[in-house]
Amino acid sequence: MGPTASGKTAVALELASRLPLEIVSVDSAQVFIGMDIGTAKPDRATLEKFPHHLIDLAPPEASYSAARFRADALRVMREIAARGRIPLLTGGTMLYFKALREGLSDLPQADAELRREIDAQARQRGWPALHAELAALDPEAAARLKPTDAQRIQRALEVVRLTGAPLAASLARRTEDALPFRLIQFALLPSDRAVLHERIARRFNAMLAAGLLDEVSGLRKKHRLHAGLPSMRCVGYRQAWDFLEGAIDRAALREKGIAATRQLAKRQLTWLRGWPETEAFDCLAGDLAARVIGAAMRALP
RNA sequence: GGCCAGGUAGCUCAGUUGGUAGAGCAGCGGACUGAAAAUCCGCGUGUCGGCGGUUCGAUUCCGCCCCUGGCCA
Repeated sequence: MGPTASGKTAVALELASRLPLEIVSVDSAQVFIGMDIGTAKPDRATLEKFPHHLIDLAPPEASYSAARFRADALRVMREIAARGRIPLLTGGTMLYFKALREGLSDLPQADAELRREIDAQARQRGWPALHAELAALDPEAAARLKPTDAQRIQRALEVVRLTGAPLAASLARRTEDALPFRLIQFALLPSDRAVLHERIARRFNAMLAAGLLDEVSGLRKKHRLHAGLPSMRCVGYRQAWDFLEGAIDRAALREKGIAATRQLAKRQLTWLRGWPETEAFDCLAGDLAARVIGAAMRALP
């Protein structure tokens, strides 16, 4: 686990070349087919040598979810174990790690039709009005949510309407209990945030140089996309979209893309700070891969 | 060298008809159950370029100086 640009992929590849591991991506953006440059997906040659599970699962007009990740991850982890190998989960999507580690409640899955309806109402009346509506249906759920938190208000209304019961009732039901695997958790953390920020800026510029804008305009030609899709809200893709629409200039594209990536790293670090039972490594110090491999060797049977 | 426009938060700038200043962006902290690279919440003291003058009081008015940009020589 680690924030974006902390060097997770390089360490994972080193580990996989020395131990009987198979890499499982834990990344909500790398699941999208054709989104390669902006998600820092490993290149073809690398993927051939070190196959990654759970990348390229969905076209960019589709959506993926934490629940699907949990199911998919458990399936491939069992398959890997059956081959006598060890799954190496690598990524920075902390909700996915959490869903895997702690399980999810028995909630209905997203209902595209209902969400469209709720969105339409929100456009007319505003999210605070829908928050008030939720308060009438489910005061407890509404109390936990800010009237401005569009996404969670929508989800709560969706669950309440689909189940006909308060959200808490559904949350109380857990799907599966114990994870049938022993987790050994490593976190790559920067000792100096400014250095990570510098690295992020360089990497974003490199992505632009590598053709991020071409990638996005190609996707726009090939698929029916819009700015509201999860794929097009990804860091870098959102800003590339705005640039291609003429909403921002090149300097703003660069500035906003870098800023958004930094904000992402910050949110990931917030998760990681309180993450339980984790051994942390300074991702800016030398010999990172060697140190993680050493720790892995000691931890594995 | 002369004229003009500037010098205010990390950056871009607003503002104070004289009562020691605030936006956007950046940065920082936090929340988080099927969109999570998402969604949302909170955090603003800085010799107001320097030195003098006027004034009860100057970042604001005046003088000189320094710096930046433009135009003219």
